[in-house]
Amino acid sequence: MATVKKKRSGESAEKKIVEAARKLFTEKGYYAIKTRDIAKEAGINLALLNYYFRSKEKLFAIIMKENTVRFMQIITEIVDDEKTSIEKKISMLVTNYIDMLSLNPDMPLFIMSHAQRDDQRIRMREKMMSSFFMKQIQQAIKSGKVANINPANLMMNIVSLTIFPFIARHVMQGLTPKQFNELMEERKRMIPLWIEAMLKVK
Amino acid sequence: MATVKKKRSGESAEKKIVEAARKLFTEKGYYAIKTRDIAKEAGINLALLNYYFRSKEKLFAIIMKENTVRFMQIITEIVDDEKTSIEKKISMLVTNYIDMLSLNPDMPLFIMSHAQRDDQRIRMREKMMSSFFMKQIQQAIKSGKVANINPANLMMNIVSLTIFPFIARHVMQGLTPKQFNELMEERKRMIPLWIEAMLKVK
DNA sequence: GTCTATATTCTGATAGAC
DNA sequence: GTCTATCAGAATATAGAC
Repeated sequence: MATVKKKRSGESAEKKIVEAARKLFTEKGYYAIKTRDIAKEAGINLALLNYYFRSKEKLFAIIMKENTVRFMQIITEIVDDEKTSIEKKISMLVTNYIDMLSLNPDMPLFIMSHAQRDDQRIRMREKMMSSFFMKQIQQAIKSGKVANINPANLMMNIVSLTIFPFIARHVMQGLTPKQFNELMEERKRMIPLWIEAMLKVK
Repeated sequence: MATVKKKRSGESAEKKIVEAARKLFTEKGYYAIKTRDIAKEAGINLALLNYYFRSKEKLFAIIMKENTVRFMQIITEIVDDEKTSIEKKISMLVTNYIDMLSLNPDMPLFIMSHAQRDDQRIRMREKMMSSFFMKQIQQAIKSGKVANINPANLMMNIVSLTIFPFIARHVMQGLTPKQFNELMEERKRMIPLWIEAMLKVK
């Protein structure tokens, strides 16, 4: 038996720690979570956390990086494609975000809450505003195909309608998780249509 | 000189503490702020904070209450009025929120971040869904004046378009505060028009 | 009411045995 | 690699002088 890896009952300790950290940091944020919480959740000893990651700060940086990459990747993969139509891109942005966030519902609030203290700041606006997607929009405005909307506001609208519900989940009490999912499924269909309607407003 | 109050250079100590706590908690959240930070910001001694408020938790509860009341008040004052039209209500919600949040830009992220741990939970959804405003909408749908939109989604859209930009401020880097304000001024005008357009989408 | 000093608990991190 | 035990500093809260 040469390169056999690990036993059952859960991966390497290192991986278990990262998983626990991802879960807890993303749920509650950097300051609310103590290293002891992570160790307990991971089912390992507190000392081991420092053995592998040296400090809470460094472990957090890993999770922050993971989350921002996953969060930005959706935009990155879509907006700069030169062969996709405006309508298709909007529809893809909405669908891909809602699908991803349904699996990671705490991610947006995590991102927004930690954007200040983050080193390699997230560049959502920059990414979208300098994209080929924005060129397409400006072209469509010039040719009169859509109304003269401020591109920054268009971008803000797509993102707001898609992401905000996940951020506001906890103040939207009364919705069961099932109802919330149904609502988001409906929004996947409707948001592109609503955006389209906006693009006709003078 | 009978009921003369206090000296210049800043109110009572109690008030100064509350003001410092409001500023810091709202900006950075419960866990990120230490009682020492508040004492320092208020320009008073640490012991005095406990003398007046007994614990960090109790002081925080006051700020939480203040913020949620101010946040909900806008909705409360508008949606149940029986003499105001749908269009006017939407316009008032948008304008009043943007005006208030321009003065308290950190409030929405504070509310969303602390909604979980809050005792007397915020009831945004409940308030809006059971309001006279919703009756008006349902009436308008029935009479065919607007498309058959899911009322929960309509409410989500109004709130998303209005509030999300304040939450995402820090990931929307590159905007100066001045540019941000201009953007929000434009949104005050446009959001009601965009909502109106949505309400025609089948 | 306001302060200084201090008690107490919490928390991040390390030393050292296995 | 993993654990137990422990340290050092931070953070909340209180005692007691003024």
